[in-house]
Amino acid sequence: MRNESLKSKVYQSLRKDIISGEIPGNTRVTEVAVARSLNVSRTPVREALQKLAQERLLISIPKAGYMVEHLSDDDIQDLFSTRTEIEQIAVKKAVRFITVEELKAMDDNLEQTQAAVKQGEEFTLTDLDLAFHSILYTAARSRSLFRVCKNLSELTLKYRHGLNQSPGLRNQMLQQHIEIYQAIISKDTPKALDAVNAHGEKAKSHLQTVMKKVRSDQFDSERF
Amino acid sequence: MRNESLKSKVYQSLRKDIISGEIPGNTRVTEVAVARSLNVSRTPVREALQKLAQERLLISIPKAGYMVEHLSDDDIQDLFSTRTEIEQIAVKKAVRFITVEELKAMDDNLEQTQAAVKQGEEFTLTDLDLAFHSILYTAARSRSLFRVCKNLSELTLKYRHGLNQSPGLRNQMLQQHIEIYQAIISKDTPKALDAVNAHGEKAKSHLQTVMKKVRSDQFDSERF
DNA sequence: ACAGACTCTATTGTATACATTATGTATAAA
DNA sequence: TTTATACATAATGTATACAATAGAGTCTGT
Repeated sequence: MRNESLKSKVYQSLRKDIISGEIPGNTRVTEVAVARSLNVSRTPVREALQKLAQERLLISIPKAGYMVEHLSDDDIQDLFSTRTEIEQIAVKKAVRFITVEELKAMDDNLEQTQAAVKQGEEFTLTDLDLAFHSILYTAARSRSLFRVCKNLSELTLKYRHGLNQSPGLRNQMLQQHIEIYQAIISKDTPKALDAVNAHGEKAKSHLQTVMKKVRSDQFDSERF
Repeated sequence: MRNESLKSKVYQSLRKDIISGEIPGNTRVTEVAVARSLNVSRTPVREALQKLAQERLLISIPKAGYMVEHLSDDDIQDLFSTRTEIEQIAVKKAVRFITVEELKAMDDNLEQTQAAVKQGEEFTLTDLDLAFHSILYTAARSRSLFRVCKNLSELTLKYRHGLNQSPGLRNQMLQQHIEIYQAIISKDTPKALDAVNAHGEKAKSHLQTVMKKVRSDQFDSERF
């Protein structure tokens, strides 16, 4: 970390705050404000902001600064759908091309996940989830597809808070990963497709209920 | 254009030169060199280079500058495959959701393409091709999928020179677009999938012969 | 002749000053 | 009261000076 550029540090810091929701959607972000708060000059901040904008975590308003992206409920659902659809392409390839090392890595990941589920380590679980899918993307043996999948996967990060909250959901995620793993290891493409689809659909439906809840809470608080 | 930032101008200029092959792959690019050649300061150049690097047209070598990306033959094939596979997802959706306006736009595009094919306007043809696919992406009614498709489409740009060279190929492209259009308008999803796939496969196989030819030419020239 | 350290140079990284522009506000004219 | 103009302000856009660093080449001591 010590050998990292300021630009990179600023980028990491902002990215973390945006993804975690610490900086809420539609917040305005200016170069000087960030520069002051992190005690660096505008230059590295500028470059970090531009990078975040290109990743769509920020929206650039020409000649007027940046705003934290905030997707509509529909766009969030759309994002998760697209991710699942493209992940199905990846899993098809993974069934054909996965190596024994990668299967082993998945197995290890599932074990770690099981442990984390028991202990309710929400933060670790997100990482393990990312890692599991990443193994799948790698196993597809397609650089361009890997990039696409990785991008989509990271974009969903911001909107999956609380997805690992309840013990029930945690367990469900683990079970679904196991299903995907088993379908791949038994080279059962249709089953693998179904498993990936079920995984995505579950996330979507859960998100939908969460979003509805948030809306009604907002409504309640606005009434008083 | 007058009301455009220098950063944007530098970006456009470099992008054009890289995509057209005027700056060949593996060429080293430095901030100062570009800044001098375009008579601007390093700042806008820096930002343009970073953007191009994020789009993978340049490769950033930490603390040492940039190089023009040059994909291997395999990676190029992979890129085109992925593009086709994801475009199939888009065409499936397009069959369901396309509007009459979009169908009209496709029809217009095909007419213009026909004219351009007859006159052999290679440059215009590339634009029309991009536009045709872009209509398809829009018709899929999915923002996130649109972005993915658009990105992949732009990445292929660099590697499709000469794809519209011969009259035969030009005509083939037109015919394939017509097939896609007809499949969509008749809501025939399997036919649409086939048409998109055939379109992609054709491009790939043509590229492969071109790449082989280039390699043997290089070999010949190296012998003397 | 070779190893090691030293310096020189080319390049990116960072800070900062100045330029430009968009927006809001206040003031004056209609 | 409304509108237009001008000015103030706050933000990004651009240029430039200085810092840090990696790499090449050179010099020197053994």
